[in-house]
Amino acid sequence: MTTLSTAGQVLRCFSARRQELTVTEVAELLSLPKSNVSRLLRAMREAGFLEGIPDSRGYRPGILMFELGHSYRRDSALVARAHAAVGRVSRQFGHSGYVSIRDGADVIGLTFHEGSRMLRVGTPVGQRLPAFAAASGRSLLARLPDEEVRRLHPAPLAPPSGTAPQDMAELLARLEAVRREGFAIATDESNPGVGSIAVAVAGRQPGEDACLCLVYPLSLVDATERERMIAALLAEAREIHARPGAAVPERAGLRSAAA
Amino acid sequence: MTTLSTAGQVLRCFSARRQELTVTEVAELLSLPKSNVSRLLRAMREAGFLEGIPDSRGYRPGILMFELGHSYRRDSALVARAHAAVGRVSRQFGHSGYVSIRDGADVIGLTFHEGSRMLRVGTPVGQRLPAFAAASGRSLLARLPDEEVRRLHPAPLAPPSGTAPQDMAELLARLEAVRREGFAIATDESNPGVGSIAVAVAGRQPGEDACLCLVYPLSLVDATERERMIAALLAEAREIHARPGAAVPERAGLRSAAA
DNA sequence: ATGGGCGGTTCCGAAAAATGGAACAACGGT
DNA sequence: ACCGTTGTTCCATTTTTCGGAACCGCCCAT
Repeated sequence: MTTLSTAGQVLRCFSARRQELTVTEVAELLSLPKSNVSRLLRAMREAGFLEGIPDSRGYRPGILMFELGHSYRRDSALVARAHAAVGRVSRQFGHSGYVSIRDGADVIGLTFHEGSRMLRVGTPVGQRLPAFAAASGRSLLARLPDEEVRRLHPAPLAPPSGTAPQDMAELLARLEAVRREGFAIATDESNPGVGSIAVAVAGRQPGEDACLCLVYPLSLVDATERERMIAALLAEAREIHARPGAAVPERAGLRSAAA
Repeated sequence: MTTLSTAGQVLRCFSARRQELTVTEVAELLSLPKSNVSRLLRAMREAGFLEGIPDSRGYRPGILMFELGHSYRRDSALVARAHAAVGRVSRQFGHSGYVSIRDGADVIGLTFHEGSRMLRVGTPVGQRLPAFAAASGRSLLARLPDEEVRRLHPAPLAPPSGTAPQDMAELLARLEAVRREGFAIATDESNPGVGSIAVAVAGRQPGEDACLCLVYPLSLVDATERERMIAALLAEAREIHARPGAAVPERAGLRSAAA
């Protein structure tokens, strides 16, 4: 394994849960000799990938990562339109909404609209979730052929809860339903008490799709409102597909400047 | 130069302006042979640092960077308190405000409160700016001894406008004023039409400070309001210093979860 | 105070990867 | 079809990495 790819592996060890790591932790997570990890982490610190935590042996991602992360835009025209669309639906119902994309077998939140109700679902921006156990993820997986979905899940599924698909057969059945109906829905799957509805929009490349997703506290939403939310999301997605090139008043997390 | 540090250099070539780069561009920016860069960029793509742009030769930062960037927290208790404090001042005056930190001779925005007025300054989150030519930057530089400030600026200053410090002597004079008065102020420096006021708060380590910064359209603010904003920021900073350990209702860009 | 235990670093020869110049291939424009 | 541009591959040389083991230093329990 080359240094660069090992460095990538190291960075993947960090997450919202694991905000800092020590030499030993990394060595165990990656099954590497400590001597290697010791040198590697120092080299990564010197290159700016990591920074040392003051008064501690731990390392955390460096500010370079923070910078790069905040100028990340993927197919920005599509994401911008999706973000605007989700914003309209979010405002209409008062629930949080977001745009996410798929990366392998995971989904990652790209942008977020906070809901206006007191009880609201928080931001998934930058968070990685198994795609199969999320409405957003299934809306995106459904755009792939079954064979590809199988390829992305070599190991048996590890469902985070009883309402998530329990095995590949159930996943494929639910993806088939998504293809038929045009939306995906999840209840109490990856996050307890949270429901979500998602509709995918096609990117310029296959596998480059994005999805509009509405998330809501289950306690606040009945079947009627759910139907209305589904209809609203589907309408927005149809609009995006109908006018693929439509200009959008460049927003979606526009970063301007300050001093 | 080792692969890892070259990779770091490559990533530093990206910015809000330069969202994508090709082999030739990187080779020229870093004065490296194309053969090297070609292999390096591919290796970085395979390791997840970069991704290739569809239908293009260009590369851009990978989604891994996006993820890491969004879980970046530096001395999170301090930043959280600073963010909350800036939020109060921002709401009070209707102008945008943010928290930023110093990295070498630059400042980088960490969190942001959007102003409530129609004309408002946009987010600097993840943006890097020369510290000497920004209120936020000078508020942080002022906490260093002159000698250290000199060391951070080996080359002559490159002032982005006439109101920024034009040379080291002027910079040091203005830093001295910041130390005396407790705040820094900038007018039309790095961003035309924008004024800003900043007050630093001390971190646990020297050089680990953060700053509260209010930014406003110059056309909207007169001397009286400026004084009131300065007073409000100073009061918030005093409060933070007075009770260093005070618990804060963990917010400041808290990321929760969704599906 | 003393001795472990634990986390981290350093050392070393063997093995693998990076380097950079030049030749080569792919592409876009005309 | 041609040219200029851009990116990739090749190769011998130089540099770095690898991983086991020995080593250091800190904290804690006795």
